[in-house]
Amino acid sequence: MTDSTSEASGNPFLRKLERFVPLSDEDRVVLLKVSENAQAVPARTDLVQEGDPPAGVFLILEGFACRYKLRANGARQIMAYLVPGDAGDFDVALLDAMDHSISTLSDCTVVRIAPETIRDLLARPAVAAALRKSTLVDEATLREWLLNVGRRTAVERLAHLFCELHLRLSAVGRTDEYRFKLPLTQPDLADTTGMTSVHLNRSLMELRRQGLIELQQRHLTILDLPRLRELAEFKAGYLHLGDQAAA
Amino acid sequence: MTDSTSEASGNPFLRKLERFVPLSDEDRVVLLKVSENAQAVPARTDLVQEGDPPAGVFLILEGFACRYKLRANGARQIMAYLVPGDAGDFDVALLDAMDHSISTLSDCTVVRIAPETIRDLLARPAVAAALRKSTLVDEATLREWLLNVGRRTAVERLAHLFCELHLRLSAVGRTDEYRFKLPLTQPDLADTTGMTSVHLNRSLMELRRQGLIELQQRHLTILDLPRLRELAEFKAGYLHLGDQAAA
DNA sequence: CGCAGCGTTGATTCGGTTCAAATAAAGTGG
DNA sequence: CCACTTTATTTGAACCGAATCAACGCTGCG
Repeated sequence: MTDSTSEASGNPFLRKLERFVPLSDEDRVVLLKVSENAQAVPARTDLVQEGDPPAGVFLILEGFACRYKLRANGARQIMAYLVPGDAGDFDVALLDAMDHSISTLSDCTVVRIAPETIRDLLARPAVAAALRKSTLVDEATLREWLLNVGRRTAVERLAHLFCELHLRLSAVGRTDEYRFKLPLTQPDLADTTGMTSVHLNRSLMELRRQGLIELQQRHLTILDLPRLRELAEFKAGYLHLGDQAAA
Repeated sequence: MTDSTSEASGNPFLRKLERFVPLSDEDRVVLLKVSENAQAVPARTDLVQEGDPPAGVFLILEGFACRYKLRANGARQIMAYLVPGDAGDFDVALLDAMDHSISTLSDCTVVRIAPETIRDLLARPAVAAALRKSTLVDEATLREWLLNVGRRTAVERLAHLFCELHLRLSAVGRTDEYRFKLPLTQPDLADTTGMTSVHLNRSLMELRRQGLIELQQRHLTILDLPRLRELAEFKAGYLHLGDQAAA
C-alpha cells in the first residue's frame, strides 16, 4: 500500500472537499476509498442522459466532462465543466428524471458512486457539509456563467472562463503555475460561451494578439494573469476558495 | 384564528414544498408558522448585498424579487426570480460571504427566516428533503436560463421566460388561467434575458404582433400557450413539477 | 408642477453569425 | 502503416440580429 498522505494529496476529490471543511482522518479514509473503482472513459461519451432516472453520481478524477443540453436544431449549450474533483449533485436521487445530460469532453478517469455509498458519505457531518458547500459553489458558478454570457463581450467571456479554470484547476493541483491542460476543442469552448466556433476562434486570436494567453497542443498558458483578470473583470469570490485564491 | 386548511392552501411556501414531498400535519404547522412575521418591503430594495456575510434567508410571500449581479460599468444581470414561495438557499450559512445580491423588483411581502428557525426546519426530514429538492430545481432553472441566453434568439428567450413563469406561478396559485401579475419593467426583463431594453421592447412587440401574448397594466395574458411553448421550445421537465405541469 | 424613469419608435452602427473554402490534425479501417 | 474520412482550425466576405444613440410622449411621484 502506498503512503496514504501522498495518495491523499493527489486525490482531487479529497483535496477539493478539504479546502471547504476540515476533515477527520476517518473522513479522509472513507473519501479515498470512494476513488477506488475508477474507470477510464473515452472522450465524447455520455455518462448520464437527459430523461434518465438518476442512478448514483459520477465523480471525475481525471479529464474534463460537462453538463449540457441540446436544442432541437442541434445547438448545444454547455452549462458546467466537471474537472478533477468535481461530481454530480449528491442529492440528485430526489429527482425523478435528469433534466440535462453529462458527457466527457476528453478522455476521463471517473468513478460511479452508488446510492448506498452516497448515503454513507452524507451520514458524515463534515463530509455532508463539504458536499453541500460544493453544491452552493456549483450554483454560484452557474450564476457567474449566466452573467458571462448575458453581459460580457465574446473576448471578455473567454478571458473570464480561462481565469476561472486557472483557479479551479490550481485548487486541485492540476496547474503548473500559469499553464494547464485544456483538452477542449474550439467548438466545445464556443458551446460553453454561447457563440459560434468561428467567432470563438477570432476571440481566441484576439487574446493571443494581446499577449494574454498561449494555447497549443491542448495546453493553455496564461501569459499575463493580472491583465487577463482585469479584462474579464474577474472576481474570485464566487468560487469560495478563501483568500489564497486571489494570489 | 382562520381555518387552517384555507390558510395552508394560500401559503405559497407550503404549497410549493408540498408539491415536492408529502408532509405531515406537524410539518405543515411548523412551515405555516414561519410565515408569521411577514413584512412589507417596497420595490427596488436590496434584501441581501454581495459581500455580506449570510444572515438567515428571505422567503417571498408576495411580489417578485431577484438575484442579480452588477458589472463595474453598471450592467446588471438578473440570475433568478424569486416569486411567492421561493426563498434563498437554506444552506447559505456554510459560506463566508454572499456572491450576489438579492433585491425586490416589485413591492413584496417577505419573511426573514432566522438561522435557528432554519435549523429547526432542516431537522425535519420531509421538510429538509423538500428544501433540497427545491435547491436542485433552482439549479436546473439556472441551467435553463443559461441555455436561454446562450442559445436562443431574443424572441425565443422572452417566450421561454413567460412559459416558465406561467408554470411556476400556477404551481403556487398565482395565476388566473392564462393571466398573471407580472410586476416587472422592460428594463428588468431586459436584464433577465441579456439584452437591451430597446431590443426587449421590440421582441415584446413581436410576440404581441404574433398574437401570442398581451401585456398591459403589469398583467401578462398568454393568448396561445401551445404556440408560445412551441416557439420557445419549452419543455417543463427542469421545473420538476410532475406530469400535471404539462397541461 | 417638474423631474425621473418607462415605453415606444427611428436611424445608424457593430458584434457576431453565416456561408464558404482551404489547411491541418485526428481518428478508422484495411 | 497507409489511405480515407471526419473533425478541428483558420481566414475571408456578406449579412443580420442586437446595441447604440436619439427623440418624444407618458406615467407616477415628491
